[in-house]
Amino acid sequence: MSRQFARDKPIYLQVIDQIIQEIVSGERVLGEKLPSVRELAITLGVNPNTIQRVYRELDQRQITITKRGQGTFVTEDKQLVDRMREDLKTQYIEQLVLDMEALGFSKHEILQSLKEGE
Amino acid sequence: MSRQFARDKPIYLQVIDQIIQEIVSGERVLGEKLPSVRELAITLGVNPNTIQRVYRELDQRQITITKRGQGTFVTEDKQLVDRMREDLKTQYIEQLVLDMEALGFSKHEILQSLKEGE
Amino acid sequence: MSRQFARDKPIYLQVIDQIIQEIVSGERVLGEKLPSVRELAITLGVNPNTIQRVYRELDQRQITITKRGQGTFVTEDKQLVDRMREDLKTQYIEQLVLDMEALGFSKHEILQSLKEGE
Amino acid sequence: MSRQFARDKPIYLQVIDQIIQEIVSGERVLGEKLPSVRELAITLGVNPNTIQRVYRELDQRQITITKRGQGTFVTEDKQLVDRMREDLKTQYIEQLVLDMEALGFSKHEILQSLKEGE
DNA sequence: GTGGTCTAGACCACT
DNA sequence: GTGGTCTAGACCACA
Repeated sequence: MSRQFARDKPIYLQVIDQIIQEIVSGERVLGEKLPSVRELAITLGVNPNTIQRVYRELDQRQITITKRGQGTFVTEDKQLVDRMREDLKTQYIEQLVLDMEALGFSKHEILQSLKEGE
Repeated sequence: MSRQFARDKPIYLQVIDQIIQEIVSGERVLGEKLPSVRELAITLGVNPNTIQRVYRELDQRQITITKRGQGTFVTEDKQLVDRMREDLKTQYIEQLVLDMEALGFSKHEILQSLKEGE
Repeated sequence: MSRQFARDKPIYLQVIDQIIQEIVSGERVLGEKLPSVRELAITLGVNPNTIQRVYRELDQRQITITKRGQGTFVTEDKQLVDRMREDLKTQYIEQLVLDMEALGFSKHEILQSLKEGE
Repeated sequence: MSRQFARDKPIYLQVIDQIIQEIVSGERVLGEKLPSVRELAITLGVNPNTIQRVYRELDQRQITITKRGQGTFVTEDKQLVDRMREDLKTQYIEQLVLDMEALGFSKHEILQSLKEGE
């Protein structure tokens, strides 16, 4: 978990998205302990306050649970994770369709391109 | 052509993408005169320097041609536009596949969702 | 709006509660502009970041709406405010009953004391 | 006597309040021996210094008496306990009335809500 | 060790 | 002017 940051989006949002992606894809399992605030801050080369905010917002969305003095853990709620997975899928695909239609492509053409394998 | 700007991307890039989209989709035809720098700057509520930069970059990519004293015009090169259209299509679709696979979706699932009418 | 802070509760929570109280009681009307971050920070003798957090959390609860470059405004949603008023009432009263019963007072005694006017 | 601690109030104050509550409610009788500092510290999972401070403050308020080598005992002064009970009652109720009036509720509404039983 | 709060101050984007 | 993000670093409470 080390990367460069795109400069056109707040870091804390990028980290949030990244962690959600890791949870949804199964790279991080239910109940797993996430790195400590300080640790992740160092890994990502970012200020601890920024990670603090990441975990706070994830907590607010109930994607993680933070226990004082112990750390931050991935939720145990499988339904929630499944729902996030579906929502992300829908979201990505709707966005693609919108973008492609703005370029004048029909849905049929989209399907065609996908099947052709690129 | 008036819109709100996403807060996390340089404005000039957003305008470039928008103009390309309009050309590729056919909203703007080959050889068409684009708004003047000053005019577009006002329309978009943006600094004229920003639009200068937009046209400069579009010119560099040969998507537009700027004629001193006359204005900026969409290229006459139909092949170029067609190629851009194909490139954008490929690019969007590849990005989708990457994003979806990062979430653990198979290509089959993607096709399924698209067919179901997202 | 100037006060001393109790030391046993985070400042940002105290300010949040205070603003909610002012909205619910009608001291602040729907749609009213709240003081700017910097202004309120000075008034309360607190760091702007602390107020920043206050407004962010109020925004998340949809109690306020923040418009970049303009300021933070009380929601226009009367139903939301009414609901908050009822929730706070219930909450305060339930807490009182719990506290009093822990001290061994009956509900009848509570009512008695209230009527007697202290 | 084991519990979780609210995060926004010094622990020693929470423990003081809890012990007073137990005395006032009659859970602890006049003259009763309280747990030793060490014992209570372990029970509550708290530093012994914290309990030291609790007993010191209770002694100062004459709610307890600490006898060297013997331990800490609840006062024998029934009047004192009765007075505390009344004071706490008054205090709680006055606070409720203040809070509710700050929200714009009339005393009548308070009584109404209480009777309705919530 | 863990997270939680707060300050001071910088830099950016938007109006 | 407005709010939004980020850093550096301090101090506290909890385990």
